[in-house]
Amino acid sequence: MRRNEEVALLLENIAELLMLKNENPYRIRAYTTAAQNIRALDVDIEELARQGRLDEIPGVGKALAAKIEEYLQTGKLQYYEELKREVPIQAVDLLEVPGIGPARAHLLYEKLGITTIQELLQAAQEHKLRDLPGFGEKLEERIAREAARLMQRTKRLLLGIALPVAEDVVAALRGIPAVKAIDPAGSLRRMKETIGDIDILVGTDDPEAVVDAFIHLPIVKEVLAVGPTRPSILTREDLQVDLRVVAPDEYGSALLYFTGSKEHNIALRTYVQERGWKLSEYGLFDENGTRLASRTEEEIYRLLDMDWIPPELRENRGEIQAAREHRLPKLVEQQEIRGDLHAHTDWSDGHDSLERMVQAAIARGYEYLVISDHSPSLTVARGLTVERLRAQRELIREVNERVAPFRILQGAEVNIQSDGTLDYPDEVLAELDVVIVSVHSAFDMPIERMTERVIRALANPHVDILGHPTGRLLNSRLPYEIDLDAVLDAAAEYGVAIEVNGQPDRLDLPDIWVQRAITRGIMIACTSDAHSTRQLENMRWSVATARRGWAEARHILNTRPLPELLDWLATHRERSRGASRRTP
DNA sequence: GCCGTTTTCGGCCCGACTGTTTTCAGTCG
Ligand SMILES: Nc1nc2c(ncn2[C@H]2C[C@H](O)[C@@H](COP(=O)(O)OP(=O)(O)OP(=O)(O)O)O2)c(=O)[nH]1
Ligand SMILES: [Mg+2]
Ligand SMILES: [Mg+2]
Ligand SMILES: [Zn+2]
Repeated sequence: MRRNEEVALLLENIAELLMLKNENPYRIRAYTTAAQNIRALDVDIEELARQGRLDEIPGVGKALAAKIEEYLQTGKLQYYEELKREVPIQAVDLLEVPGIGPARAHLLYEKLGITTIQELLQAAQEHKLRDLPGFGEKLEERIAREAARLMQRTKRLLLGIALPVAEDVVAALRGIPAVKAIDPAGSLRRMKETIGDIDILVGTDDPEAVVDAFIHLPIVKEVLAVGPTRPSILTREDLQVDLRVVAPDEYGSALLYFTGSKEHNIALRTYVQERGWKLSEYGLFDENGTRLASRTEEEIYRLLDMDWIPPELRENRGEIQAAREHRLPKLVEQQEIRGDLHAHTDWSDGHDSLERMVQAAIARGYEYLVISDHSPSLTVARGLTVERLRAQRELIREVNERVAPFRILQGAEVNIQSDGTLDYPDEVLAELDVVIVSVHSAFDMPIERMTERVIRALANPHVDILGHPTGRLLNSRLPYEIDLDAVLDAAAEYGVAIEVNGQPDRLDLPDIWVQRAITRGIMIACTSDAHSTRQLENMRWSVATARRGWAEARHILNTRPLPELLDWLATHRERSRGASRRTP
């Protein structure tokens, strides 16, 4: 699956260039849907190409199959090269400006040669836009405003930042009598790893009261809009929060619409259309326009002979058909998590003492906690020498006596060295209850070497869990170059579990890879990677990511009670396919 | 550009807002 993402990006780039050409929107959508389907595909696109089966991918027909084949074989696509010569690719930035879509972006670079936000702002300030067909004074002013705003802040928010803010707003408004129902919606409700904007839905018979309360919340720094249906504010942390206000009897259909994703909405509405009915944010309607349902999501899905679809699955990745066939997964829930498998203390780079971490874990209702401080080569994190590691074990033994039946397990987050060896000798690894291995150095190496490096680490028979397998840091560091597909194969072979690290800027393994991992029978370890007691709450983001990967409790290692976890730790390497091939 | 036993051509989700509009294109969620 090495090149699936690459092909998806290629098709998305073409779609953007076609937008700039102001091409037929359906043709553009064909490229973007094909790209999304290829990204989520659970088979290797090169394999499909070799077998001449590319057109079996949904959204890929003769024309796209030929283009993909050319690209995979030659590393280039003639059509794309021509487009790039024809259209200034950097002008795609213009499409980011609210108020500018394909038609206006096309006019801007065609008539005025504008290709950057900077140039756009300048042209607007010099009043060069108002004379373009379809433009005018007001639009020019708006574009100047939006362009200036965009030059400051464009990044998407981390889920772990945005959702708590949204929940504060929700909690504050829930106390108002006029508010009959309220939920975070959009990508927040779907628990997507990053969030474009904070969308909240309210059901009420008294919109004025709700809007009034909303714009007077203590977190409000600035009121951006005060309409009765779509008020909007800026918080003190400069986060924009949009409220959407609807009548209570339309709450379900509005929530369904506003939760999305767009792709889920389109697919669902297309299915409804094929039945001769209609679905919108106002409800589900039959062929006579009679409203069949609108109050709850459950009613709407039920009338479509579907099970209710958890928001995390609403990405048009097969959930609609699964709901129809009543084979949706029973997604893992946070209360099913019985312990944390990855946490740090002040013995390395954590902020809190081991005892405090343990008390916090107990307070969360856990049965066990894996203490996994860093290994010696990570000097910036004060990695533990073998002596300190053994001293920590003594402490754990003592504390365990006091906190029984709660159980502290000693683990370590062991650095995978650049040659794939591990940062503690085997006899030390053998003394640990849990060995997590992860890459923390020498990120910049050829994909083949990085892949071999990690697989070599997994081959070590003491290894239990592979930590943050892509190394990405959302909004700041790309994943390192690695053939994750091969790594998953190795993990499956050796019986190694894979972590879904819950740090808000990691969420690593990413959601679509979780699905690929569990399909291979790999166990998932949901972890907080907490560096303080508070960060044990990161478990929430880990579980959310696992849910987006269609994971059930049985796929998650730490839904097991302590005895079963211990049993797994003792036997998983022996039972693995790779065990027979291991040298003694 | 894709798709289909109602269609191999003509659809492709649906609704709302804005402003430049003289009847609606463009954009957005
Ligand atoms: N039916 C329909 N619904 C849409 C469309 N665009 C957006 N929506 C719905 C589904 C989205 O989840 C919801 C909110 O729109 P957003 O643009 O905020 O998208 P979303 O929150 O999913 O992602 P984001 O993280 O904000 O980029 O509105 C559309 O073209 N058609
Ligand atoms: Mg929004
Ligand atoms: Mg949104
Ligand atoms: Zn860690």
